[in-house]
Amino acid sequence: MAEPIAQLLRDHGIQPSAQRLAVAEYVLRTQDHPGADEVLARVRGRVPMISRATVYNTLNLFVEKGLLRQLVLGEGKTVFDPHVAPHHHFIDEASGAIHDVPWEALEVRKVEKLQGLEVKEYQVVLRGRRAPPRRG
Amino acid sequence: MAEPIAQLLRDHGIQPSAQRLAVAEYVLRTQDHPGADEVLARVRGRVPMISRATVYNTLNLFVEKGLLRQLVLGEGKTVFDPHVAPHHHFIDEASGAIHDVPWEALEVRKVEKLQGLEVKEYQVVLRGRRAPPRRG
DNA sequence: CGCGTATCTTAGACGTTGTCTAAATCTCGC
DNA sequence: GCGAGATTTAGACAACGTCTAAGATACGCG
Repeated sequence: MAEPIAQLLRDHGIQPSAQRLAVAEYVLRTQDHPGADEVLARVRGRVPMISRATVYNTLNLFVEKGLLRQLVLGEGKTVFDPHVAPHHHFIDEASGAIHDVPWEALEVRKVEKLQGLEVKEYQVVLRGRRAPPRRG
Repeated sequence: MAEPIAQLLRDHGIQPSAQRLAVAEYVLRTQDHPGADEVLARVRGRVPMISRATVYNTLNLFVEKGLLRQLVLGEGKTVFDPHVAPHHHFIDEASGAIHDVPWEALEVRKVEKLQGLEVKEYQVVLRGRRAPPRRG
C-alpha cells in the first residue's frame, strides 16, 4: 500500500510519466467511481495542461494492464473502479452514485448449471435507495 | 398475445399513431436487445420518413409506460428489452450479444441482509462465451 | 363541416462521450 | 548531443442521445 505509485506502474508494465502519475494518484486511490470527465477535472488541478486524449489513453491503458476495472452500469457513462477484485455494485437511483458491495455479502447459486454458457465472470447489480439511517 | 398492438398501447395510456405502431410491432416482439439505431433502421423499412427523434421519443415513452425495459450493460449503448419481468443477462464477449437468463435459473441469497441499502431491484450480469456445441 | 387546441412528428442544431490523427515533445541509451 | 521509440497534445471526427421550433395531425366542440 505504501508502494510508490511509480513502482506500481512499472510492475504492471507501464512506463511512468508525469501525466500517468497524476492520473494514477487520483484514480487508483479514490473510493468513488469516477468517469473520464471527473478524472480529467481532478487531474487538471495538478497538471493543468493535460489533454483529454491523454486521460482517455491512460485510463484505457490502466484497464488493459489490470489496474482498473471499467464499468458501464447506468446512464451510458463509463466509470472506472480501482477495486479490481470481484465484487457487486449497488446504484443509488436518487443520486446515481455507485457503491461497492463486497463479494461475500451475496451468494449466487447455480451459475455453473447454466446450459450452453461459459461464464467467465459475473456480478450482481442492485438498484435502489440508501436506507434512511435507523433511528434509535 | 393476439391482442392488437394498438389496443396494447391504449391499455398503457399511449395514443397509437402510425409511427408508434411501427416501433411497437418491432420492438415489443423481438427476441433481440436492439439499440435505438437498430430500431430506427428496422422501422424505416416500413415507415421510411420516420425521424430519429420520434424513435427516441417513442422508446422513452414505452419505457416510461412499462412496455419496455431499458438496459445499459456494455459498450455504453442503451438497448431495449420487451421482456419486462425480472430476469438476468448474459453478455457474449465475442459478439456483444445479450441473452436473457430466466430468473429461476439462478438463485441470489442474502440480498435482504445488506445493511443500509433498500434494494428495489437487482439482476445478475454474466459475461463469457457461448459454450462450444458439445461434440458427440 | 369548420375551428381551435392538444398532441405528435420532423429536421436539424446541439451537447456529451469517446476515438483518431498528425505533429510536437519527451525519454533514454549511447 | 543524437536518434529511435514512446508519449502527449490539440483538434477533428464519430456515435449516441436530447432539445427546439415549426409543421402536420387528430380530436372535441359549436
